[in-house]
Amino acid sequence: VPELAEVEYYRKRWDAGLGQRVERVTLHREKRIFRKSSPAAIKRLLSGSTLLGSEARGKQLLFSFSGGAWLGLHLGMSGEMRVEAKKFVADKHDHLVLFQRRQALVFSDPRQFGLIRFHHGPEAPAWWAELPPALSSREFTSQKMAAFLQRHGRLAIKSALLLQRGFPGIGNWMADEVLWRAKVDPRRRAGALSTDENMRLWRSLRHVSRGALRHVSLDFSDPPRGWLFHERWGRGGRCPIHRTALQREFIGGRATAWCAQCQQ
DNA sequence: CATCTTGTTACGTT
DNA sequence: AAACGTAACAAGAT
Repeated sequence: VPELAEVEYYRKRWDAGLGQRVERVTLHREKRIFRKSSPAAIKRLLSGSTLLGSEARGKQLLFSFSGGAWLGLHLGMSGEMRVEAKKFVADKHDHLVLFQRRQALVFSDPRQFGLIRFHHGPEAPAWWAELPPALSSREFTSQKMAAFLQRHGRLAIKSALLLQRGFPGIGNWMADEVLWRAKVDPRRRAGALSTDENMRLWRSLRHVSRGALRHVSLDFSDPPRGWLFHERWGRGGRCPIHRTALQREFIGGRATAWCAQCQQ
C-alpha cells in the first residue's frame, strides 16, 4: 500500500493517541516484523509512557514517547496503522497494539516486509538522522538529483527513482507518474538524461509528491483526474492525453506502465 | 492451482 | 569500493 502520501495518511491516524498514556502493550514477539528490535524492550519501555509526537520522512515513520522511547515503523508492502476501541483484541497480523484509556493504536502487517524499530535515549536514533532530505525540501535541488542519477548512471531511470536514498517516499506508481509527467521513457539510463530532461524530471517529482500529499494523505482519496494513476492498474490502461494504449513491461523487476507517444 | 502485488535487503557479481 | 541484478522474505487477491 504505502508510498509517501499513504504513509503520511497512516501517521496522522495515530494522532488520536497524542498526549495520552500507553496503559498496556501487546505484541507478537516471535514475528519477523521484530527482526531489528527487541519486543521485550518495546513492551517494557512503552508501557506507562506517553505518546508525544510523530513524524514521517519518505516511507519512514518515527513516534516519540516520554522517557526517551522512540518507535520506528516501516509499512513495507502491506503494513497499516489503525485506531480501534480500547477493548480491541489483536488478530493474527496485529503485531503491535498500544492500549490507551480511550482507544487502541494498532500496527498491522500481513506480509511483514515492514519493520518495527525501537530506540531508547534522549535523541532520535541515528538511522533517523541519516535519512535523506525530503523531495519537498530546499535541499533537494536539481543539481543534487542529477548528481545522484549520474552515480547510478547505468540503472534504468525507473529503477533509480525507486532508490530511497535519492528519492525518499517514491514507490512504484509514483515513479511511473513522475516519468509520464516528465515525458521520459522509463527504460532510459539514469545517467543519460539531458539537462532539459533532468529539469523536467525534477519539476515532475515536486509536482507529483506535492499533489499526492495534498490529495491522498488527507483521506486516502485518489490523486486528481488526469493522472496516469487511474490508468495504470490492470490492463487496458490508456494515456490520459493521447488515449493510446499504455506500454507495459517489467523494469528492474517492477511492473511499469508508460505512454510510448509521450515518453521518449 | 498459478500468478500477481504501491518494498526492502542480503548476497554474489561486475 | 561502488554499483548492479536477482532471490528472498510472506500472505492475500485474482
